[in-house]
Amino acid sequence: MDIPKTYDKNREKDIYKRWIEKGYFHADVSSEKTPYTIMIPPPNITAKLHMGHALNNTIQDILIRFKRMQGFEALWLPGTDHAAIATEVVVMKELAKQGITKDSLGREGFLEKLWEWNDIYGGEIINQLKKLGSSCDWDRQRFTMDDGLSNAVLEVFVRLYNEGLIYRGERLVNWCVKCGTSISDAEVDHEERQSHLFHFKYPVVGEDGMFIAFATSRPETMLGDTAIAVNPKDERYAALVGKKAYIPMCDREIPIIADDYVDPKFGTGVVKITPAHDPNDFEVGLRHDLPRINILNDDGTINENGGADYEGMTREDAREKITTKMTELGLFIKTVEITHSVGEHDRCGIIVEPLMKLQWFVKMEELAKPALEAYKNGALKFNRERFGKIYSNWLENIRDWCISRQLWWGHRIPAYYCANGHITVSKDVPKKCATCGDTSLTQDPDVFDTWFSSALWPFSTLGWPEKTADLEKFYPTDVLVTDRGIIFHWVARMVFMGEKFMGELPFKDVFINGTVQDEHGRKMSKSLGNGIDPLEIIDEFGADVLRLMLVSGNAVDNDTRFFRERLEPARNFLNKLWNATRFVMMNLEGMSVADYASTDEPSALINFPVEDRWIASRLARLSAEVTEKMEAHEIGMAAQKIVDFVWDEFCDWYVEMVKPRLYAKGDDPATRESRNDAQYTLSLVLSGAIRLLHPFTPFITEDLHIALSDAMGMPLIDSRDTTINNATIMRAMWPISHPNEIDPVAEKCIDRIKEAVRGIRAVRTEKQVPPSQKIAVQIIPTDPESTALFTETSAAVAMLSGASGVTIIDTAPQNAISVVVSGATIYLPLDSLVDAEKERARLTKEQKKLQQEIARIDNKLANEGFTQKAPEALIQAERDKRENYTTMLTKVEGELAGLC
RNA sequence: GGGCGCAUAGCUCAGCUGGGAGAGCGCCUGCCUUACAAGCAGGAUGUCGGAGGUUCAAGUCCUUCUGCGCCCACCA
Repeated sequence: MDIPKTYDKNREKDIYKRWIEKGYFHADVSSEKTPYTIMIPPPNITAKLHMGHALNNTIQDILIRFKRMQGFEALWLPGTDHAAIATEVVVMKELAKQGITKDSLGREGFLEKLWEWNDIYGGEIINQLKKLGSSCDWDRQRFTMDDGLSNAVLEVFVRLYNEGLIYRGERLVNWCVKCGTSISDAEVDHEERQSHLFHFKYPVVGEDGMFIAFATSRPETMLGDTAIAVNPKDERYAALVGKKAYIPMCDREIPIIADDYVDPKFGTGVVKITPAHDPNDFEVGLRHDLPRINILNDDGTINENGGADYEGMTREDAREKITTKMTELGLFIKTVEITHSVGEHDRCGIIVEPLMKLQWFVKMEELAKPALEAYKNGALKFNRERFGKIYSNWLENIRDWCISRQLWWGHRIPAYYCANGHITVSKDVPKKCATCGDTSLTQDPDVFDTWFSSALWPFSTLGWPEKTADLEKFYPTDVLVTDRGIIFHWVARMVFMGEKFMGELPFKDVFINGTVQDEHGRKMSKSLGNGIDPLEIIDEFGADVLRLMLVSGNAVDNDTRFFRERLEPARNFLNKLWNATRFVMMNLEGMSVADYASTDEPSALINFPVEDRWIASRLARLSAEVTEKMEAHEIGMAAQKIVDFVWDEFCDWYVEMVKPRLYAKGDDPATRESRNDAQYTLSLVLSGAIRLLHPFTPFITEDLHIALSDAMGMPLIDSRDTTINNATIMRAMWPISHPNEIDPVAEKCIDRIKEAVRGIRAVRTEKQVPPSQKIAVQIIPTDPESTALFTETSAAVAMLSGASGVTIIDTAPQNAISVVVSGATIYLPLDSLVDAEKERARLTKEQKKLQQEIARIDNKLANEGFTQKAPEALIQAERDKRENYTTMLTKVEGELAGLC
């Protein structure tokens, strides 16, 4: 049995295809197994897979594959998000290239284009997820606008409306005058801009020659002023409160009021209040019951409320004209340069206008409470405390949620208006007004905020509001893996919707992954053009390499920098693993497994040679550690431990150690048994490591697992499901750590062997002995145990240290270089290379080092605080070390004396 | 203004509940040793940002300062 010399990354396609055909990703709702569920954060149908997706989905796939192997009924449910405004903007841009506008198509025509877009690009990102190796249950793939999910959206709206948790109200919304839509706070970018602060004054009514001076950065809003406000504690203006100011442009008198909102130290300590066009002023207006005068049209021009002189003008022109007018009236004071931040629509860059609109809102107070409580009482956990703070901070300061968007792409709000102004809310199109029976109803033209539907994702995807078997089995989900950017957009909303409609948290664990940045630590973004396409990387290196790279070398919850050089260690490791497997398979000839238990774990190795017991012990520890790290979602750590084990312990030490046993000629029972034990241990330990690695690099491990299982000639039967065997690693058993395999004695022995080998190698390098020159190594052990150990492993030590042979002696030879290690003194008879002076120097250095170590330990042990308060085990460890060093020091000093 | 993160070897970063500073890359030396040169062996490299404090013991906990970066709110 042999496998190709190098791994072919192009195999990934075929492997994935076979997984799909075999249905390995499918979660069985009628299974007896404990469910484990992850809902994918549905990517927008506008998106191409980017590095953030690659990381996010790699993490999810690692967790789901891990749990699947552990024997859970693992469901990773995939899907896409219609992403209302994001998609509209992209499609509009595409159409603009062909000279087509949204309006020319009309609502129906435009939606047709969007569904076409969804067919093409919605599928694209799914294909990209598949290339990454994502083991999603594609039979359950959902889309936020498919029938089932749309039904859930309407159901939720109607229920909340009927409970009085949804209302329609006039509120200031962020309005984009270009897109003609309201946008959420989160879609507003704040930019520092150079601007002017205009100082004006209004005459005080009835007080001839008296004025009140104020500053504004937006003179055009003066047309909508309905008050002038000062701080109630500000004595300068105390006398004016209750009087009126006069706006000459509008010929309107407005009250001078007192409100804490005003900062007396800023500017003149006077603020003009425009409730219809400023969020703070809106609040002030509510407190003082001020009229709200909307002076703007939806396109940003002045409307009829601005007065005949200004109606139809742009914001900028009106500003100009008003300033001129005020100057003519002698009411202009000065202009000051300021920089202040202005809100821009993140999709088009146009300055956002706060505008009064009739919108649909969700009352948040009642809904937010349990969501906040869940975090406070520990039912909902974040992988980092700081993310939880973001979450709770937002919920604590929550405002009602505006859920209507003036778009066409999305779920249309099921509210119908009759000619008499009544509202009928209904899932099905109503025939007549519920209030007056009027039959000429028009549906609200708006659609829902995209987050309104994705908030339902954890249960709408499982069939809610129907009581489906899926919902019963797979809700709640186990962990949510997402980016920190949508903690409140999405995470918080899923939590309160889950609590509200399922009566249960949608998940207990939230894992926020880091951001993938470019090599300079900048965010990867379209505008910077510094994004790296994961698909290109997959084409060049394979998905396994990309995946391993993404989760190695840094903690996945920290931000990480992507650069191509980081791919190489991952690629090199997989090459190493490939070759190690190739080596093992090349040396399994003649192996008989008949004598061994038919189990997939190395056990009953009691009578095996020490190195076999050692590597089995190390694998047992590794399995326990990796499992623990995976449960704790420290997947970078888990990956690192597997890599280290395979490369360092398995390849660099164990494989080299057993070569003499594999290569041993002869067919006598002892030789054959020794070889067989080595073959058995090699293959089982490697198999275990490959299975531990599978969640990280699914493709290569699948090929290796199948090939190795075949070569071993013993099926690795999954003890939980005897119908499935080594046909796929996906259904192979996750290695379990058996306590009886952990063998501290064997571990200590191999540590000594390693120390001895390193000692010999160091001397060889120092003396520039070429590898081709084999040296006869002689060893004087310090105690009977060491004698037994070095006797048993002499062939292995010889192999590892390039010796022609290793013999145990009892008197020091002449003209040999001596190396003192734990448990032995080693002699290298390099007569011609022995230089007494150099040896003295080397040994003296060694002596000094040991003396320093002993002094350090003595110092520590002399400290009463330490001996009284430190744990006993730690103190004992120090004492043991001291004893070992003392023995070694004696030997070194003996060698020094012998040099004379 | 409020909140948060980062600062550890030349570079990129690990170091969980405090117990003798680590990895990869790069660098130096020697090796194409029949699994792997995408490799093997050996080696050099750090006042763990500064200053205080708690402790028998601090990269790890507390305070503070400095330098980068992020998020939220917002300046009329």
